[in-house]
Amino acid sequence: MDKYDKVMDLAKRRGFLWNSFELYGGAAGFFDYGPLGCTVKRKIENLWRDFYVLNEGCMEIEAPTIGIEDIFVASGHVGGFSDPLTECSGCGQSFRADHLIEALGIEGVGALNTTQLDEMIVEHNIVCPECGCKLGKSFEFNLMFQTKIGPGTGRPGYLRPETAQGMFVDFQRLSRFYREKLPFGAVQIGKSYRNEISPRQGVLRLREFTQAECEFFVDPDVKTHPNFDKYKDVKLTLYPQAQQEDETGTTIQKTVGEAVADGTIAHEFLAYYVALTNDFLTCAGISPEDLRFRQHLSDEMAHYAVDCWDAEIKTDRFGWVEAVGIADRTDYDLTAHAKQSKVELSVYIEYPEPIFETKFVVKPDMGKLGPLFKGQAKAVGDALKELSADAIQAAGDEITVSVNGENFTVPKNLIAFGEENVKISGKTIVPHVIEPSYGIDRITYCVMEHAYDEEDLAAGASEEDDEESRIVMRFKNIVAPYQVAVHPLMGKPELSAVAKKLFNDLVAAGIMSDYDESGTIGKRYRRNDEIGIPFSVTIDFDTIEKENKPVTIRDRDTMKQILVSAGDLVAVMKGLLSGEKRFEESGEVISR
RNA sequence: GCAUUGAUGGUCUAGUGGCUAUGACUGCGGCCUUCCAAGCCGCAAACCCGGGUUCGAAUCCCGGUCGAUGCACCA
Repeated sequence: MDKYDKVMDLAKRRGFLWNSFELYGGAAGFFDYGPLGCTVKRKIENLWRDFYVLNEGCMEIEAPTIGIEDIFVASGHVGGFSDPLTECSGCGQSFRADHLIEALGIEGVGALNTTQLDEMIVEHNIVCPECGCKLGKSFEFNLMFQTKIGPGTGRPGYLRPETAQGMFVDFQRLSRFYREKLPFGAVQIGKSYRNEISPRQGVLRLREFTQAECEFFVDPDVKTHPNFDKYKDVKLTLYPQAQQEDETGTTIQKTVGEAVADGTIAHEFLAYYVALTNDFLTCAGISPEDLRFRQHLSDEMAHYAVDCWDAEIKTDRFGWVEAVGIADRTDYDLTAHAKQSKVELSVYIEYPEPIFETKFVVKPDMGKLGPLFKGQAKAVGDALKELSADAIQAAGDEITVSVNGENFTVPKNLIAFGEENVKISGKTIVPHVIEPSYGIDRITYCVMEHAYDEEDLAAGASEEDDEESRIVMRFKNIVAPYQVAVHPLMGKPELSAVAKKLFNDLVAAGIMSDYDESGTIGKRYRRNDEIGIPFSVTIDFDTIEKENKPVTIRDRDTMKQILVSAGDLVAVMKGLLSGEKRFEESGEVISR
């Protein structure tokens, strides 16, 4: 049983992750988050909001998960996503069916469906180019889930394959919201859908999954980051192209500042979010030694991207798993949507000081050209404006321009021209997009795997053969599903009453707590460890008998115990959970 | 999508044509118990789905679903 099996076993037993639709036999590529898993996931999402919404100031939006066809035509998801594949019966390699036929010089293959393609393959006796075996039936694969909007034949719609398009489509509104000042960013946390051919690896490859994406719109000429100093000296584990291409495959350690200075990372803006991602993932509980940032190789990078870094997390079974992608998408998306929608998606940037340029300008006297050329006057005027200084100087008393194949001769004295000092107070640009994109399900699984621990315990005084071990989920306090468990030492009514009161106090203070009085205290502690509750509070007879009402707080990771007065419990718990106070300093350390 | 392989209570598992389908852990109800799982009594809970062969199928055959692995795919 490897770690994946152990984590998934625990996840299933204790209510973190369940296969969806199990009652009816299930379906591949879908998972339910149970009560504890859902809580952990929400907490990770909220931590992400702390980073991006609270600290980075990127406001959250919510766009529909269904998109109309235009969006995905513009984004390229509709066109590029419907490829017919055929597979060799011998070696198992897949090929583009249409490409095999086209290779014979046959035209118009693109319009054929798979049945027709199969007929062509048989007719032309096409075999596997690798091994010469027979080819299987061809099939379409398109990762988009399609649906219909409205009744009848309806209008085609698609479940979004990424949340990003929502931010691009709302660009103009967002730009106005941010008072048309770059850089600005918006985020979205939500479900995306890809009809994966073969979902595997549990929650790492889902057909419906949760993304947290941030889209920053920046001035293409200003890719420095205003808060770069915050992360400048942070050391990162980087795996750049050069290291991937040499045989050793070693990662390098470098500060963010160094990586930008020596060109390892393309620019500050990208580097800043690589560092922020490092910060976020470690805060969520990813072990720093199992985290690296891998640069996309030039051939795997989308053709429009300038530079792209993935946060990869090491897992026991699957090795390095891509959990976050941080890309400079340039102006690709906005330009594509502008073209598709025929609406200009740009921002006007005013220079700090207007720039004056000397330019050669042509000013036709439209008052005279009007009566002369009537309906063609405007076109003639425009043609004149296009003329270069040389062309005008070289001409004699008359200038001839051609408009729509017709020549017009204009007396030169109807045209004013010359050098002119032009004031340029700004520029209109299509912003570039910097996109940090997080796979929340993958992160949640990796947080669970990294939290999972089996600890061997000394098997008591006797030399019993079975060594005792306990399973502990060492969640960080901020992602743990419950923060505190409250127990009466045993199920006596007088103890229960006090325990329930303290439980209510904790809940009233906003602390997510669990109450449990079943079985022995030791068993309950083990249960708490297994679902990763950081602290357990136990009420015993001292609590009701002694003057200062001591309760015991047990620390999950060390199993150490301290005594605190019941009246101080809420305050002490808050200090412990926020990390402001150390465990041993929060009460009287005891051993039993 | 193809190939290989598997599927028995919540979990792990025994059973391989023939009783009311093992056992353990977990869970629940008691008893006992003054701080780290396995003390006692009791209870609950399963043969992946569909078809076929057979007097009789959890068991054999075929198809499907789901899981694992390999190939391919992962914009």
